[in-house]
Amino acid sequence: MLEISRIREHKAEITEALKTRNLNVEDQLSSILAIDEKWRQAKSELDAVAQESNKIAKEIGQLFAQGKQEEANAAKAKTQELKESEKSLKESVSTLASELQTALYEIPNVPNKLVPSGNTDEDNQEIDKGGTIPELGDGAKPHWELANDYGLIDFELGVKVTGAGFPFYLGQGARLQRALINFFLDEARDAGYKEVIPPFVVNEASGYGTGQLPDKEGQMYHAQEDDFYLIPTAEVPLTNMFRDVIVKEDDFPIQVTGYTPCFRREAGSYGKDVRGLNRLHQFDKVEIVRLEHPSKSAQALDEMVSYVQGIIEKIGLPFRTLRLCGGDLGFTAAMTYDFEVYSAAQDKWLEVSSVSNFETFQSNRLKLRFKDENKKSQLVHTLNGSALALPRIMAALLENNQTENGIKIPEVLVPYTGFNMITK
RNA sequence: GGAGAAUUGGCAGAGUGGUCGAAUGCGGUAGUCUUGAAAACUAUUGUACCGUAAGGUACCGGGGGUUCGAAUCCCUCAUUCUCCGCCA
Repeated sequence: MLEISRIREHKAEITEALKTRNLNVEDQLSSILAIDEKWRQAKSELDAVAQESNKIAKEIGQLFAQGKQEEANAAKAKTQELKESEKSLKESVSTLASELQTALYEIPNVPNKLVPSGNTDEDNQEIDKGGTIPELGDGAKPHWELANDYGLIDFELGVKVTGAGFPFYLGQGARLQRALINFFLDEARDAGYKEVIPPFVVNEASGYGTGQLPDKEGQMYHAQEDDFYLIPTAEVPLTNMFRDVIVKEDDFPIQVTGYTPCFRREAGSYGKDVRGLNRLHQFDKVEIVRLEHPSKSAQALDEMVSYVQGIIEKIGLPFRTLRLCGGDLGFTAAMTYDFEVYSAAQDKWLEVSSVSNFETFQSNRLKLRFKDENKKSQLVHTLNGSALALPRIMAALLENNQTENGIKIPEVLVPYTGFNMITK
């Protein structure tokens, strides 16, 4: 959520910047400012009335203390009118405040200046690439066939027990999955992230805190009985750890990492996009979250990008790094880099990581602040990234490393898997 | 799941209808004293919003209510503790 003060002061710049998202928010911002103006007006009136009635209440108290019953009762009568206007002002203040809030929720984050304009993923900028795309022979199989042939993943069993998109990982498949989780967590820890195992289910306030609510309500599984949401990403609990917190400036950078399963309803997805491991309702991911001083967040984003690139290189997958264009940029992000790995048998680039700087967009909702050198509260910059999402890594590993004799495990993972080849 | 008790400022802990944004202690900050430190003493020390400012408003777990007036009374939700039940 954008800060209202920022809209008051920089309406033109915000309007201009949001054009990279192909949005013209000028009218929306004008109406927000109009509501804001009305709200402030009503708030001042309410405060004045409250002041008056506080004053009279105190006087009545004194009159009673002095035993002047009649005068006190006379004063009481005077308050009748005040009470009524106080009540109606209170109502309009809270109505206006929630109108303002609702309107603010509809404005996405202001893109960073580096974000290219554009409509679709076609317009994303490739800023880096690496690794070698393997030449697979004619008999090369997509990962869902390999998973079946080697008994690594059972999709049908998942359908029986739960539903589509909830696969079982079996034997060496399960061990490879666990190896990847441990490898990613160890790497993150070595890079200075504190390891956390968060709850996998969160309350409504947390959903709002990181911005999944209200925009993506339908994308989360909701346990109605207790009004809990299954997390779509570890970002939610890992960032909400810091909701309503005032951190110390000296503590920057604050870095946490966690492995969690992620649950997504993926309403509206279909066809070959959801084939095999490409898109699941439950998948594993290691997430990194960083809190930074506003002056350092740009550099922090770069560091996180090179960190993610580093681990992709270690497991030897061909990748490309994209800077998302305005049209593809998530609602809450000011800037995002996506990493895609090449899954050779599918002949497809698969997104395995998304690293973003949210600047103050999340911290404003979260009330996550720090005290600056003048002891004033300022909003913290929040960043996060996948490091990494497992299923598509698994898909690319299986496809790219298939040989006639089995599937080769990258060397860095062997200490974690305990085997260097997946065999029948 | 049932019964009971509790939830107050960074922490501990008073306060049961009126000069309470809240005693007191600890902690923090600044100063005095000291070669320096400790101790002692003095002062100061919550957050947010409105306002150029003066100042004002709100907040005593969350929400709602009673009242001229609520930390204090009522309802409701959450959390913690104790006992019972169940359980990996």
